[in-house]
Amino acid sequence: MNTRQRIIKAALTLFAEKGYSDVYVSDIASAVGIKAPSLYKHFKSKQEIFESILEELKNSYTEQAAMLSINGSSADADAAVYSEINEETLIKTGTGLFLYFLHDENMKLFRKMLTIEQYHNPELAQLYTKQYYDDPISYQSELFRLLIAQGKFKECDPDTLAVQFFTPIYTLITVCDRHPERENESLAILANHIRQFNKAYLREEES
Amino acid sequence: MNTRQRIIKAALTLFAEKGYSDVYVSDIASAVGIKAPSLYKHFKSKQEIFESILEELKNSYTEQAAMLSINGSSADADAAVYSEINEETLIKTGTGLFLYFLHDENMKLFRKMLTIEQYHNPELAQLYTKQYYDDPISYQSELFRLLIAQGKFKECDPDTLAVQFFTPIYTLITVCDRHPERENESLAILANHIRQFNKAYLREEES
DNA sequence: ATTATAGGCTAATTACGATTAGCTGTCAAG
DNA sequence: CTTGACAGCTAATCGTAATTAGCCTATAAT
Repeated sequence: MNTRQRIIKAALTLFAEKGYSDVYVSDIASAVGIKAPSLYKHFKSKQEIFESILEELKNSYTEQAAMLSINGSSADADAAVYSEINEETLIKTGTGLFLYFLHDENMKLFRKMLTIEQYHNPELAQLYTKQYYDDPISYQSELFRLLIAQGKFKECDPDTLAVQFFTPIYTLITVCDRHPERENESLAILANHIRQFNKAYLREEES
Repeated sequence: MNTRQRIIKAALTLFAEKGYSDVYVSDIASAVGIKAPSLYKHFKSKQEIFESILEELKNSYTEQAAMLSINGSSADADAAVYSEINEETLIKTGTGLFLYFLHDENMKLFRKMLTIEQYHNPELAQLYTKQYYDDPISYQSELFRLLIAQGKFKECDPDTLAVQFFTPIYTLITVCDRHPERENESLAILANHIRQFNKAYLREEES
């Protein structure tokens, strides 16, 4: 990894931990193993480091979202998959996704940084809401819409269903971000949530 | 209101907006209408201002929580009330509570400040989780436990139910904190959520 | 009336953090 | 070889924020 990349990574880690203003250029430098003035060979200011991180993360989010089809585009395909799936598999899938979002280094750091910096500027607030609310909700909503149309789920508003499915998951992730020791407890709640959600909204098979 | 109180209020407003480190003692002073050095007649440091705010807010939270019985202590009494209530009244109550938490000046500022500062020190993380997760969940859970025992709600795990009821509400509040212009949209989603939640879990009356 | 105190002010002081200047060694291209 | 760009360093510089020193006024208690 070249120095520029190492700087970005170190800075992200620090920003996610302490917030922009409490991280000194010299902290970033020493995390990389160089002196503060040398950073300026790679970036023209502290602010530029921050913006580069944002760029970087927006791109990697877009990639990963595409990969995991969190963007609404491929909910059709996914619906086909989910419609054949049973409750326990769903819990496994849900748990897997939960753990991925919770532990993936970039995801975690980005999330923490956005959390801390969300009121710093409106663009960050937008980004936060898009990533952790609008995008997931619209994907889930589309998915539920299809599953309802297929008769797999009970007749009801897919947006509401999406909110009810997703917000507990996201909230549990934020709890674990603050208290990693509560991960097991949270996983148990997650499993219960999915189980109970299915029981409430999944249509009984008539086969 | 005496100067000390005015300082606390001004500082809280600023901290909630920009975070501790980006608020200068002189900002606080000028918001109060005095000069920075004069602050030191009331507090011995910037840090002490922050701590006083925390004290103040913890107390007012405790009071208000007691008033609104967000602490588990009086769920029994509340269950009696809720058990006689119908869906539309429930939506009204839920909406009222939602709007109260969203708009009450102290609640809002405290929430924003804790959001921004939650990773600054472990005490704040604890406090955040307690106020915006553990306390409400345990109250709701107790309430649902009673309602289930009374046969008003379907037989299921009250903790899970509490999570499913509460997390959408809290998430919507945070969305509105970031984007006040989305309040109406959020209120609509809230109403749908409560309606659908009732449909899913409320037991049909056999009368 | 006198005086102590509270609370305000201006002018330091001190510390520290971002950035710039300018030097140096390395190494690849000519 | 030798030259220029790259990436590092040390030593300024510059700006600013927290805090302190020391002075002043009003007012309330003696």
